Amino acid sequence: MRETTLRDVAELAGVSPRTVSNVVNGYAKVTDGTRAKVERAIAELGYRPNVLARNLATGRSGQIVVVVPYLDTPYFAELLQAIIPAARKLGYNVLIDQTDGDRAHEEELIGRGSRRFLFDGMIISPLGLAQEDLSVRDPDLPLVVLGERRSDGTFDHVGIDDVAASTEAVSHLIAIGRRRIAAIGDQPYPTGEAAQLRTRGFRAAHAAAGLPVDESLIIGTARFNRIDGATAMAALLDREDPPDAVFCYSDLVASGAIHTLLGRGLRVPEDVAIIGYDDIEDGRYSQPTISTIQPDKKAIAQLAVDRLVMRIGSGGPVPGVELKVAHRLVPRQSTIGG
Amino acid sequence: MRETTLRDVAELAGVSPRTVSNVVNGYAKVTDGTRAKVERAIAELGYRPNVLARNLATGRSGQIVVVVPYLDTPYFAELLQAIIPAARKLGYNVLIDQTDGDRAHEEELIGRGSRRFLFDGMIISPLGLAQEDLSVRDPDLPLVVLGERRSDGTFDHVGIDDVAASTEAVSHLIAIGRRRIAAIGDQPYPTGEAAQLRTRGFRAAHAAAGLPVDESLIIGTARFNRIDGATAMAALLDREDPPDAVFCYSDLVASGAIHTLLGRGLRVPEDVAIIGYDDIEDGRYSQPTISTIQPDKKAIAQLAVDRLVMRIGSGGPVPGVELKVAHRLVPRQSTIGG
DNA sequence: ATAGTCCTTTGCAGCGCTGCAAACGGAACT
DNA sequence: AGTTCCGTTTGCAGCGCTGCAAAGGACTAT
Repeated sequence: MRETTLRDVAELAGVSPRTVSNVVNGYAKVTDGTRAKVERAIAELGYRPNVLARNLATGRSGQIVVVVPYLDTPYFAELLQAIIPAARKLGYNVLIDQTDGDRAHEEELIGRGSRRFLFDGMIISPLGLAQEDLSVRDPDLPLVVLGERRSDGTFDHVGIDDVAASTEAVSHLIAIGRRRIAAIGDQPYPTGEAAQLRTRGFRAAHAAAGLPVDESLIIGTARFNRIDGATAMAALLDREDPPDAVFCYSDLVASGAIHTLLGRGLRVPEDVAIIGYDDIEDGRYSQPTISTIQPDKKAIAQLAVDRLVMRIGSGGPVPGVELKVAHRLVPRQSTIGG
Repeated sequence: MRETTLRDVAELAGVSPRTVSNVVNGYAKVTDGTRAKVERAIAELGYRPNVLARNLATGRSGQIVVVVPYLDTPYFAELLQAIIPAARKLGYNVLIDQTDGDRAHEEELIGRGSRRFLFDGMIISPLGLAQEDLSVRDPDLPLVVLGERRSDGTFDHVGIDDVAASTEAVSHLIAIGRRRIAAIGDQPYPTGEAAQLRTRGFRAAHAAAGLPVDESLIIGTARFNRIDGATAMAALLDREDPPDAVFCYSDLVASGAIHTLLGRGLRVPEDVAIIGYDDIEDGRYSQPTISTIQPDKKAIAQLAVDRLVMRIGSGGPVPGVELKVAHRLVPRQSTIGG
């Protein structure tokens, strides 16, 4: 049986299809009488508007896409959890894409591919993509970038102040008396900008305390995963002068590092203090609980969606802005014990 | 500037729009000559097909929706991680929806709402929805259900054998010498079917070993979260006869339970052995690592997508089937120490 | 040379909706 | 009674593509 259409409803209600459309969309001035007639007909026929047709007619899809490197990384999962309802509230469906941090995949998404028609705008947390790459994108694509990539003025950027946050994290380690502090998670230019900002904070904290930085204690990792943290920590422990504290560039890295430490019979924080970044739920339950930098994820999500929807609505190009949301240091057992 | 259309390409290539369509879709017999001409024109104009228009014309959206209760629950995040590429490979985009376990929300999604046009089929992991509710759904919606809800014959169901898996988990606890075994995560009918199957396995393992079941050791929880596990474990420890092992209905519950145990200075597994369910990544890195039931998530994802796409393609109703995928017991430190 | 065959290409109509601007009808005013 | 005005309702065209079936062209068989 055929799906009922606007025309069917119009016929039953004795009005024009256009009027039915007006009622359905809550548009314009429709008298109570006609509205009632139409609504009765809609109910009787069980009519539901065909979104596909509407999309074609309006040229908009009512969808936004959120692109993250990995869906099963708790930080991104938690962020998405916040983005979806925020977008829904503004009438947008959320498409999700994961790129596995693959640069080509990210490029394809922001480029002018055929999928472009499926979404009205994009929120992306780039990983493989370097600053330059962002310019190859479809210039008509409303874009909001999360994380650490600076805006080039054509898109918005939402994130926390990574340098300040990292400085706080390391200063905290210094404050509790640690002097040989390592950093796990550094990454080279061009794609590792998030990492570089954190390394900068690492240095800044040392400078502020008048401490020298032992460059050999800055450990690079391919990613921010548990396994990277575990491996890097093992390498640090195999040295003859292991650190007494580690600033990990994500909570997952911290989790991996702790795993290695405890596995070797060392105590956290007594032997080595650990601080992470992101405040994922795991960190609040792991043993010990993980001190961390807590970004305001709800605010990031809300701000990103608001800005994106604004861009979509504006029609033309909108100057890009840098939006910083709040963060705070959350000391837990992995630094202060207890 | 207007987006270039099929017609523009046709004009430039000197063929009919229909032929361009054929080339774009890889359809039919198109001679190499015309194909070349058309492809040159496409490249020159930077043409990309308008998916919205195609959707309207074909009446299909090329999207499937995956509905999970919580996106930030690692189990679901890991499952989605597997579903997205599987669907993409078959030409489908994945829409994601989270319901917060809200029954009304789940009902709305499977009902005949207007969003129906946005997807060709649905994979749902129901939580609030009881068996009966599944019948209120849009009968034309191709549906695959994950988890524990049995098929009523109109949709497919993909999952592991929960009773068998739970039996194995508890038998493992018995095999390592535990006799006072608790269960955390039971839930009442009608929505707690997953939980009930696990409770059934709990009983079956006791029966097989000739052990009595202490009913007071079966603890109900509202959800399968860390906080539920932590709270329930605390209650168990406050009794005068605490258990020497706990079967947790999810790894998150296990994580919470361990958190409580260690917080009270108890040792895992020496004082209390813990086994979880789901094999989320956390469990492989927590301290101690968590013994668990490992469902073959890749297989679940692949099977679910394959069946769904088959259903979508079939046009008519397809008899529902029960599909069981493999699982295995993975003993780790939380039961066998080390 | 002519008819028949087969395969490529085409034209038409329409998917169901909305943008636009015109038509309509009633109320208010002269 | 006639005109103007204003707000509701309507008609038309078209978003860009595909399904269908027929047209066209090349080639083979008689």
